Amino acid sequence: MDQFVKVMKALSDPSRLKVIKMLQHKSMCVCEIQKALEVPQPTASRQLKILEDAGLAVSRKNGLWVNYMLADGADNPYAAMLLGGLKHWLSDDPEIVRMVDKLPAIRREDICKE
Amino acid sequence: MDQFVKVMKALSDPSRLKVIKMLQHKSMCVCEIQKALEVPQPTASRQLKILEDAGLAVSRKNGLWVNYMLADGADNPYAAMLLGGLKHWLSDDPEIVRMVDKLPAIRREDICKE
DNA sequence: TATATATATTCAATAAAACGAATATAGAGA
DNA sequence: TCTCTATATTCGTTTTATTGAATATATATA
Repeated sequence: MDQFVKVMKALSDPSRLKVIKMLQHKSMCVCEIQKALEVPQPTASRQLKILEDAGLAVSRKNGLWVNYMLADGADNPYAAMLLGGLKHWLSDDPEIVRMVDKLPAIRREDICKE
Repeated sequence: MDQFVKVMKALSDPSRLKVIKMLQHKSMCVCEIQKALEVPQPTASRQLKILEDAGLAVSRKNGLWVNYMLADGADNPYAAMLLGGLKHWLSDDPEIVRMVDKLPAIRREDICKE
C-alpha cells in the first residue's frame, strides 16, 4: 500500500506532472528541467527525487550531468500503469501544451556552461 | 489537470483506499464505513466526500441513510482507469485483507438503531 | 410539532508537504 | 590540489491537508 500511495502522491503535483509529460518527449538533465519549469535548481532536483523514489523516473549520471528519463515500470506495477495512462492523458492540457512547445528551445548547451 | 490531480490526491490516503476496496464488495452506508475504519463519524463522512468529489464514488440517499458505491467512471476517465486498476491492486495488502475479512460482520442493522 | 437518528459541516489544532535560501557534494579540468 | 560547474541536501518558514470536538442538517416517526 505504501508503494501505491507514494505513486499517487508523486502524481498529485502539477510541476511533477509537467516533468513526466516532458520526459515523454526526451530525457533531460536537471538544468533543462529547471529551465522549463522556471523554478530554482533545488526545487527541480527535489521534484525529480520524488518521482524517482516513486518509481516513475530513473536517473543516470553522465559526468557532471544527471539525466532523467521515465522508468520502464518493471519494478512497480502501479507506476507502470500510471505511466501508461499518462501517455495519453493531459496531452491537451494548456499548461502541458505550453510547456512542450517550448521544449525544443531548451538545450543544455545553451544553459550549462561547461 | 485539476481533475487528474484531484483523483491522485483522493487515492493518496490509506483510509480512502480501504473504502474503495470495501466498496468493491458491497455498497455501504456511512455508519458501516465508520465502523469498518474505526474512526469517528465525521471523519468517515469527510473521506467519502473527498472520494465523491474526485469522481471515484457516488452516494444515494435512502431515508436517513446515505449509501455509497463506486462510481462507474463515465464522467471521469482518470477515475475510471484507476478504479479499473484497483480491482486487482492491493487485494493482497495485509491491511486490506484484514478489513475485508471483517466486512461480513459489519451490518447496519447491528450498528444503526433506526 | 417534537423527538430521535444518520449524516454533514464548521472551526480550531495538529500534522504533513512545499518552498526559498544557504550550503554541501561530486566530478571535470587546470 | 585548487577551482569551477552541475546536482543534491539541509534548515527554517509557509502553505496545505488532516483530525477531533462540537454543532448543524435532514429525514423518519410519534
